[in-house]
Amino acid sequence: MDSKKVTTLLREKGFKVTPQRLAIYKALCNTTEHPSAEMIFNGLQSYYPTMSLATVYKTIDILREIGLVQILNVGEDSFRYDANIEVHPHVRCLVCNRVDDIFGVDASDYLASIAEKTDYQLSGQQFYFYGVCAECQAKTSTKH
Amino acid sequence: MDSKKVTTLLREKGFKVTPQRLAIYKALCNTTEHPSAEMIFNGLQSYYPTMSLATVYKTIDILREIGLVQILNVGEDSFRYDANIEVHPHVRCLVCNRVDDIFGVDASDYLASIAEKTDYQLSGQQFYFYGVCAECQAKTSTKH
DNA sequence: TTGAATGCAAAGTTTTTGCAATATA
DNA sequence: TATATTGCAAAAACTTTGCATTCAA
Repeated sequence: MDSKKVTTLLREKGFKVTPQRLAIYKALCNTTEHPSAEMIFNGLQSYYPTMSLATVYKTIDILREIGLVQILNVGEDSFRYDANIEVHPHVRCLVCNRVDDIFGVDASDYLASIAEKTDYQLSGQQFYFYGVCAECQAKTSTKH
Repeated sequence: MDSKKVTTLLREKGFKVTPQRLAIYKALCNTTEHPSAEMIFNGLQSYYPTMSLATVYKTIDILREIGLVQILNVGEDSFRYDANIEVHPHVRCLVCNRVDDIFGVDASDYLASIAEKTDYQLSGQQFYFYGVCAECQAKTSTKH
């Protein structure tokens, strides 16, 4: 279903369907760790030994353009990518740098107040939270 | 008052007070445009012709460390900096790339829901909005 | 078959680092 | 005076670009 969607969309928008593009999109769909370009590249190394980082970047740009991927800036030097294009907040662990999704919180009241307060014509948003993930809390609390 | 604060804080934390550091902090205090390192550097060029970009970066890192500056990632290739350390959302114009503050919107209900929904120990947040600023809306609407 | 995509290498950006000269305390 | 800071230049990290080869349609 995912690969059907990306195949159709690429063709519709005039892009060719290549194994690299499918692999990069599939990699993004099969993870919730919001990988950077390098993380995607490393993950595909063993299956696509000739794939280049340049292809990863070019592909992500196309996937973003056709609306299949969103780009995150979680306060790091590099970008991260998310195949879940639904608007939702992200949270980064300041200890291990993992990035997680936060789902199921209704922001409509808050958004309405924001829209009222600004004279911008709003079209998008990104909410980032920072803290310590459950695993790192556990590790820290057992140290003494 | 601002320069008294930064002077005191630098000394307290064991940093030396230099003209460059004061100038960079003052530049950040006197603007709401959330400049990047390069924008700060360019703005100070005429008054401090020998100042280097490296000094801007090093100084910002110290100002962040002592809690006088916050760092923004508005989805651009570079970071932007804000001497207003109060937690508040930012909005970037997708046409002219200006970055503005949004003040006066209470987020406590929304934040409470988020804190409930995640197992992270939260310590910070950044909210970014995207859209078209009033000026760019005006320019666009007069074109035909 | 033909134009687009890949992958390499080189270049472009932004940020960091090393170090001799300089300035703060 | 002693040490931290500056500013230059070089390096590092991330991303983009150019181009010959390869591949999808």
